[in-house]
Amino acid sequence: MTDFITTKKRTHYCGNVGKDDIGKEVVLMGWTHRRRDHGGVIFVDLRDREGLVQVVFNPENAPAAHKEAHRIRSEYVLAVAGTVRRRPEGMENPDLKSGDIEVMVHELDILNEAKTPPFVLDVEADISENVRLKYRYLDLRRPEIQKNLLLRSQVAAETRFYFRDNGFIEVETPILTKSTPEGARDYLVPSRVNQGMFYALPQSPQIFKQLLMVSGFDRYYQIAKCFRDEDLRADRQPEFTQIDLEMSFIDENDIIRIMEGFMAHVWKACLGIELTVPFPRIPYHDAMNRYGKDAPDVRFGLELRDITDCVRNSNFNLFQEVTQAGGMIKCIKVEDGKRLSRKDLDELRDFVAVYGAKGLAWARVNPDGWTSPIYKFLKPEEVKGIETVMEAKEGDLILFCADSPRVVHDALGNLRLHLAKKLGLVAPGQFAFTWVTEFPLMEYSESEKRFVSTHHPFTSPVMEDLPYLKTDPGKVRARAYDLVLNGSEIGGGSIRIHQQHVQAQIFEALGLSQEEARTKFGFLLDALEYGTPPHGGLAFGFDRMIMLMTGTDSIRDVIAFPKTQKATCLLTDAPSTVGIEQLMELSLKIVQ
RNA sequence: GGGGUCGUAGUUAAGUCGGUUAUAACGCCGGCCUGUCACGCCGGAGGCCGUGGGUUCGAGUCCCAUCGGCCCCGCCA
Repeated sequence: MTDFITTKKRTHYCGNVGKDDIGKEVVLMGWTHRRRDHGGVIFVDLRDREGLVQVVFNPENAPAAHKEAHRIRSEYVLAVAGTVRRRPEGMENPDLKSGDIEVMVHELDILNEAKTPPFVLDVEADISENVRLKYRYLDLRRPEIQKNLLLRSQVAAETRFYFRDNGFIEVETPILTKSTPEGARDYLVPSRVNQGMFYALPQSPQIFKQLLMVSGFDRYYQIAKCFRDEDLRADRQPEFTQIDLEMSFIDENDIIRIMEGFMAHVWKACLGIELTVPFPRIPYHDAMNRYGKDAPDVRFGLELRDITDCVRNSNFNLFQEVTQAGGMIKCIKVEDGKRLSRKDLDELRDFVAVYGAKGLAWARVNPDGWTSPIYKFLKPEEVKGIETVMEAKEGDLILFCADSPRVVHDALGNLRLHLAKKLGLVAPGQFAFTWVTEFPLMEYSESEKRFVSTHHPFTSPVMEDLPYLKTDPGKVRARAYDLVLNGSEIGGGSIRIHQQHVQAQIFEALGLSQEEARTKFGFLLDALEYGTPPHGGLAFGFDRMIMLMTGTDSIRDVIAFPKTQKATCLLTDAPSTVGIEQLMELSLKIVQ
């Protein structure tokens, strides 16, 4: 009995035994999903990564195995040898893939016992996340998480096939690298050999992939781990995975075409879905104006419309103040507005307050005027003007936000998504891809009192906009593009600067002195002078892509061992303190 | 850094206005049961009410602090 596993080899995965195997002798190994002891016959649902199969212990057929089967408990690890047979008439289980058959066991080996798990694995119960993460190895046994990680593996494999077939070379770039103070906080790693000095973990392989273009690899890709020491969100982890790529001697359209092919390939191969390419493109400014976001969800309407011009000379104080201060008034129209009660409107007002909106005016359109707190302040022609812009008809509800463009877009852009969810406007199973183009190259940062790169400082400007660099930097467009899926940015990239003199101008516009530029990116500036081809690329958020493909709303459901919101690991208890010896070796001291 | 929310048996939850022995379901343990599949029936065990302090004759319940999970704002080139 003890050498069962050396004398008999597994013949099938549990989940793959089927009608074709009827009459066959099989050897299965797996976990006890559930045991049903009827006093005589004992049923066990045996589980492995492919699924479940019912195995039967009958006291008459195999007395020894049946006797041993009394010991079996949840999650015990079993090896069984038996015969596949069709289930007796009327005993089929249509809910089970293998429900037409069962395995009559004649030999059982309990390979290992198991403590009672802290939560049941077979019911879709809402187990609290701290328990799930502490026992992540058990949580990962649950079929739905296994399914997510299986898809993740398939997408990674198809990614490699696609890029290989399109002439890309996979190159690994360093994990221990140089701190780049622009952008997100770095994770730092102290150097023992070089006391007092630190490596940084990469936020992305950006500079290395550009250097690989200088080296002439022409087409590079990598499935790369990246690290950012910033606060977490439902869709953000401190370490995450990017599909990173770069190409030489190309322009925007070449990259977009290759990427559309990539998406189409992955969706077809992994989900069996034919995507329609090319994807629609929308300029950044249109996206902001119509959706309030640079990553528009185009699966539903509720678009923002600007009514500032209708009320520019209004007697209504609020509108006057906002327009005079250079702000704007935008609206969203909800058809069949009675779906939203007065209480709902209060809730929506609280919702937009989070984004800095000081209020959310509303109007219900009736045949004889509006029901609205602001109706009495508006002239008839203003009401008419707003109705025309909004294409409002009886029964519609109009929601107003008046503030600076930033606040209006932030508030209404998020309100739009909130309403879509609340009103159930998004049918599941849709995949709406959009390219967002013509991003501004740089934006003014109030906190830093200077212009900062919208993407990163190596993004090429649109050459005809270059003269604005000195006069009106915010007006310069970037040769950058984001790929948006269902309102989530899943990829972003650009054509890079390949000429040293252009790069120098950009650094200057960003307020970076020549010395600073040299210290931070000197090696890149040097490289640009040794024959850099025109090049560009893109990086996909791999985890987010899998989230959207699986339909989960937590990134933790597509990562095997994720961190909590405080960036800790409940399984391993990382991060943790280290001994004084380790600190001394690094000549580090904890101050605090 | 800030806002919100949750924390009661192994798990998921209930617990009224502060009141006597803290409930339920599932799970677990024991018994019975030869066709179930979330098997069934009978019985049983199981509690630092997150932690610390306070108010009170009395705290799961009220107050303060603190720890932890989740969601959001800031942050994330």
